[in-house]
This record gives sequence, structure tokens and C-alpha cells, in this order.
Amino acid sequence: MTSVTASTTAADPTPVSGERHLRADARRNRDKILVAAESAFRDQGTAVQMEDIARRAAVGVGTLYRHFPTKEALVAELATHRFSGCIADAETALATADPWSAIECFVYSNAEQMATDAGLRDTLALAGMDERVCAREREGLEQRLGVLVERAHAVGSLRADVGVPDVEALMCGLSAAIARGGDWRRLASIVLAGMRGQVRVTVP
Amino acid sequence: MTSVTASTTAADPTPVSGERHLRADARRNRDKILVAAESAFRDQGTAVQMEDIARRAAVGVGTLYRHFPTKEALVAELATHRFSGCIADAETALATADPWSAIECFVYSNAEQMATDAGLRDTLALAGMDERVCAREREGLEQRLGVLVERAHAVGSLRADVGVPDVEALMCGLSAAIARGGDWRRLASIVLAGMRGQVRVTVP
Amino acid sequence: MTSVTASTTAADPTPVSGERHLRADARRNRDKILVAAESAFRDQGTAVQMEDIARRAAVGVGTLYRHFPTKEALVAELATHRFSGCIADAETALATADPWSAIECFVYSNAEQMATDAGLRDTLALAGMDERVCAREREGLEQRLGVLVERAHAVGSLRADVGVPDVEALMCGLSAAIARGGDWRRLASIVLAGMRGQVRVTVP
Amino acid sequence: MTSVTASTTAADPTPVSGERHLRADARRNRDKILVAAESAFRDQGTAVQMEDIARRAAVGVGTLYRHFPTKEALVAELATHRFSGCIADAETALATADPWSAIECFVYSNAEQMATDAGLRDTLALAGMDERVCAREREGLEQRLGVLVERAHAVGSLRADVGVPDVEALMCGLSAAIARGGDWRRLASIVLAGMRGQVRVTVP
DNA sequence: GATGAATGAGGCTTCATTCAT
DNA sequence: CATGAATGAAGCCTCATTCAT
Repeated sequence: MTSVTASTTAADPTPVSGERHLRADARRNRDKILVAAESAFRDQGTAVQMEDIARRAAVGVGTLYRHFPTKEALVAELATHRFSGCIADAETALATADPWSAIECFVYSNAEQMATDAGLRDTLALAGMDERVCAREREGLEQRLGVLVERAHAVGSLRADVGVPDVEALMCGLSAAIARGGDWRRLASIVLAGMRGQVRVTVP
Repeated sequence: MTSVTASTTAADPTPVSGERHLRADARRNRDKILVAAESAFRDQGTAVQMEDIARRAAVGVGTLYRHFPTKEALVAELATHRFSGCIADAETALATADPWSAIECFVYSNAEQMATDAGLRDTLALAGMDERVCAREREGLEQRLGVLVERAHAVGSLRADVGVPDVEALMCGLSAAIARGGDWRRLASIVLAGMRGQVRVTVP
Repeated sequence: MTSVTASTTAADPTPVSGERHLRADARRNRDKILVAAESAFRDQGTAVQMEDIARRAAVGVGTLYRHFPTKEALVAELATHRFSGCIADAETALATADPWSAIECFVYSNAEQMATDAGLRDTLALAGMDERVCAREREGLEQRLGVLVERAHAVGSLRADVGVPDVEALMCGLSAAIARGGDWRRLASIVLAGMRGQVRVTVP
Repeated sequence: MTSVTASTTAADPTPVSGERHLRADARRNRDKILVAAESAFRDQGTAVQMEDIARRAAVGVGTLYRHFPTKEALVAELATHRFSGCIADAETALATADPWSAIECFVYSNAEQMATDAGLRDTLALAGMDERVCAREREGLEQRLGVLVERAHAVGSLRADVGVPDVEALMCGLSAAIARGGDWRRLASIVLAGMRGQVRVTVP
């Protein structure tokens, strides 16, 4: 689940680090803002005005700025959510026994998200510009990808010269390709086929 | 060659249709502006200020606006240049006898351009937003791609379910991937491998 | 009175239709802006810069633009105020029993306004350019003038060949004449004398 | 004749002061510019761009600036022509024996010009702003008007309290009124009637 | 001289951010 | 705390005027 709404539920009262005790309404506002920002960025790109976002969230700009001191901070927050989703995907993929299936799992679930939620693409593209935002999440993702890649290399199912940075770049590219509106499954399968190691069928 | 500088040489004094008699200095300035704009967009993205571009071109803003009535028009012009480059690549590829080699030729030459000149990415991404700009060039490109794809399909060297829009999307994606800074040759080869048809084994 | 300052008083807290609940300070600023704009236009004509107006109103340009999205809109608002003043004058005149006195009343009160506030001239001249602005007010004014003219014609105290458009034109002309700086009473009386019907001698 | 084209003919080789020996083509250009400027101001008001005027004159901006160092100078030149026309009218009027007929003659001929040539109105309105332009012509006109007014006063056919400045203001106003598009004859006759002294018919 | 390209100060407007209510 | 009005730096563009061809 990459939903942008805060995931803290009754069963999970511990707020994520950085999200201090917020009064119920404050939290509601924060979530409304994130949802609004997401759709706003999706519809109008980085050019959206803060006031637009506030309006969509049915909130005053002041409130928006109370929660996010800067437009950049808002984007970063969104990006963080996104990366968290990616990490979750990677985590799920790691649970898959077969190394290549794990990679497929990761790529497909990511592609699906991008196809479903255009905001994801834009946000990541945005965040992609400045390496400093979401450093922690990036690192977490890269770490998991590292494991996925390593495992796949170990059994030769991933092209030998493909490293983590390549996978990242390819995911980024896949995202851009999907943005053009084609069939995300086909596009993902093409990229996966390209990444596949040669030793795919060791003929008996 | 997609160089943005005017291609009129001593041997070809007839200006391209649509480019009316420009005084020598005017043409020089126009070219300076295009070169400057290109690098400016490359360095700072769409956000560059017109004054910045003018400064880089060592020209007054007025001159900039004399040649391009709008920032948008400038971007469009650049995009047109880029598309022309793509078309030229496609044309070159068409001259290759083997259908698959032709596609490889196209993808590699394009990828190289993107790697060499990161501005390409932004410009195309930009132009991608509004389908109306460069309509003619887009069409021309799609037409050539159509031939390339058809030929490759005929001999089964291109995945059967890959159409022109897919190729476009993949090129777009490749561009984004390359923009992340990896080895463009490897990335291009991955995408090509993914597009390759299954019938690679020409039965003995 | 055509004072540009908001007419809402303690006794009339209901804002005029179309003027939504404005916070006290917002309304104050709006009024400050209108007053400033008025004097600015008076002093410098249409050429005044928006920043100048803002400075006179002791307000940031942003505030100016929050209240009036365009310079044109600001002028239109001013013109509307002026027309409203004219309409009020016409209304007052209509309350006068004697048809000719009514016309005199209208012309004099208008002339006085023009003399007092030279901005009127420019604003009306400006508004005169585009028939679409203040269409409603124009119409309202013409309607009242129609009644005034008709009544005067009925008793023969207005030159038979003078119609509403003539009165409007003459008022416009009177405004221009007054703008030159002469004695507005004399100028108005001259125009009135010229409009007077021949049958001034009520036969004994 | 208020034609803006230079009035120097073969029979009148003495150039007006300020118009130095101009080569035939230079003079032709100068005239083309004046004609163009006139119609340009008529159509678009003071806002016309110098380049527009040059284009209408089928001349480069450079040439325009060679003849008139400033936009203001161009306007002034036009205004001077206009004033000269007024002076000529006044001169003609002075040749009329009856004092009141003389005034009527002046007012009607002026009104006709204004009705015929909208550029006249605008130019004069423009010039009217700055008292310094056409000072010489203004003075000349006022002098003649002085005589006309004095004569009319002497026989009591002009309202006693009407002075030269009033006549000027009224002419200005008449111009504005005519600009609204009504019947200039009627408007002029109204103003004249208003200026007429009371002792119009000394009953026998 | 004529031409029109170049110039750049200056105008209008936007929008991220702050602050009074 | 929420609100939305206020702010003003900064961006895009215009156009009177200058200058190279």
C-alpha cells in the first residue's frame, strides 16, 4: 500500500519518527493535504501553486505551511511515501524464493503502481532531481535492491553487467515509458526480458 | 548531426523554406541563442530564465524575443531540432539492410545523442506535454519508425507485440534512464535485448 | 455622492451583492486602493504604473492584484463607480418636478463632479473606448436620461432635435471642456443654454 | 486645408522654417511618415508603436527616427499641422464681416474637420496635455480668437462672460462630443446657441 | 541615407511565503 | 490553530531608441 494517507491506525499508535503527537484534526488536515497535493501534482505537474493544493485540501494556505514549511518539503514528503511504497515492494519481492521471480515481482508491482498512479512518476521524477531528498529511503531501497540483484546474479538469471544503479535507472525509464500511456505490462515485460541473463534455459 | 547551429553553408546559400532572408548578423545571433538555450535548458531545466539564456548568448533579451516571440516558441524550436535529429537517425537506420540492425542503429544513435546532450531529455519531455508542438516532426518520425518496425516484424526479429507507440515509449524511457547517468550503451543494449523477437535461433 | 470609498456603514452591514464577505482589513485595503487609483489616474492618466498605485495605497502590488486581477479590471471598477455616480445624479434629477430644472440639475451636478474630480474624465474616456465595460451601468444611465429627455421634450423646454445620445455626447464634451480648467459653472450653463428649447417664452 | 502632407509647392519654394533643404525622396518619406502616423494615431491612439507607424509608411524605423528624433516630436509635428489648420480657419473667419457669423464660421469649419478627421481630435487631445508643444501655434490661434471674441462682444452677439479660454475649452469639448459619433452640425449648433449673447433679436 | 536588428529599462503579473485576524 | 489577506522578489514580455550593415 502506497496510500499517502497516514498509515497510523488504532492498532498502530506509535507515530512514525518525525510525526509528533498531532491532534486528531491536525492529523486529518495533514492527510487531506497530502492527498490533495498528490492529485494536484498529478494533474498539473510541479507548476501547481500552493494555494491550489490548499484549496483542493479544503484548507487555508496557512495550514498547509504549518504542516510543510516549504513546497519542497511537501514534495519530499510525498516522495518519501513513494519510496516507502517501493521499499515495501522490494520487501515483498525479497520474500519470493526464486531470485528471478523476485525481480519480476518487484518490477511488475512497481510498474503497476506507476501506471495506476501518475503522481508517483512525477513525484519520483521530481525527487530524482535532487539526490538529497529522501536520502534515507533511497538508501533503504538500494540496500534491498542490492540483495535482489545479488541473488539473481548468483544464479545467473540477471545479466551479469546489470548493477543496482542500472536497475534504478531502468525503473525510472520504465516509469517514463509508462507515462506515455502504453500497456504497462508489456513495457515491463520488455525491460525484464532485457535484463534477463542469457543462461535462461540450460537445455537438458 | 543534430547540431543546432544553422546548417546553411557556403555551398548551400538558399535558406530553408520558412527561414526568410536573415541578415548575416541576425542569423548568427539566432544560432547563438539556440546554442545558449540548449545548454541553459540542459543545465537548469525548463526553469531557466529568458534573461539567463540571453546572457549566455551574449545578447539582449529584446533580441531573444525578436527571434522567438515566446519562451514556449523557443522550446518548440529546440524540440523541432531534436525531432529532426531523431528523424535523421531513423533515416540513417532505414538505409541499413538488415531489419534488426536497422533498429539497433536507430536506438544506439538516439541513445548516444541523449547521453551526449542531456538537454534532449528535458526538451522532449517538455514537448511531450503538448502534443501540438512539432506535430509535423512527430508524424515524420512515426512514419519512419513504422517502416523500421514493419520490416523487423516481417523477419520476426522484433517482439511481435511491440508497435510503434511502444518503441516511442521505450525511447522515451531510455532517455530518462540515461539521464540518471549510467552507461548508455548498456542501457540501450538492455532495451534492445528486451525488444528482440524470440526467433533468434535461425534453425540450421 | 460618488465617493469611491465603500459605502457600507454601520447601518448597512449587508455587503452589496457581488461583494462577498470581505474581512475588515481587506475591505479597508480595497478602498485604499480605489482611492489611490483614482488620484493616480487623475494625476498621471492611464499611464500610471500599478506599482505606483500600490505605493500610493501603501499596499504591496500583490494586494492590488488580489483585489483587481488586472489593470483593466481596476479601471473598469473605477468607471463603474463613476457611472454609478452619474446614475445617482440622474435619479436625483428625476425627483425634480420641472422637466427643465431636472435637466439642469443633472448637468450641473455632473459638471461639478467632473470639476471636482478630474479623474472622472479620464476614466470615462477610457471606459468609453470599450463599450463592453460597465454595460449595465451605461444602460441604466441611458434609461434615466431617456426619461429626463422625454419629459423635457413634452413641455418643449429641450431643443426638439436633441436626443439621449446627444446629451451623452454633450456631457462627454462638457467633461473635456471642464478638464481644461475653466469655470465649470459657466461652461455648464453655456451647454445648457444651447440645449434649451426655443419656446422659452410661455405666452402670457 | 489641414492636409498633413507638406504644402510646399513649385510656386512656394520657401520651406517652412525648420524644414531644411530636403532631397526629393527624403521629403517624400517625411510626408509618407506623417500620413501614416496620422492614420495610425487615429486607429490605435497614442499606444501605436513607432514600428507600426514605420510599417504603414513603408519605411524602416531608422528612417522614421531620422526625420523625427522622438515619438513626442512626431506628435508635436502632427499637432502643429493641426493647429495651423485651426489658424487658417480663424483667418478665414476673420474675413467675415459680421462678428457672429465669423464665430459661427470658425466653429463650424473646425467641427467639420474634427468630424471628418478623427486623427485631429486625438492629436489635439494629446498635444493638449503638454502646454509646451506648439506654443507658437497656440499663441497664434489665441490671438486670432481674441479678435473674433472681441468683435463679437462689441456688438453683444457673444455671451458677455465668454472669453477666449472658454471658446478654446468649448471647442475642445465639442471635439470630444463629436468623437462620440453624433451629428456634428447639431452639436456645433448647440454649442453656438449656448455661446450666443442674449440680445439676439432686438425686437423692432 | 535607408534599413531593420539589437538593446535594455521598465511594465504587468505570478506565486512562494509571511503575518494579522 | 486555522484562515486567507498581504507581501514583494522575480519572471515574462514590450517598445522607444540606438547602431551595425
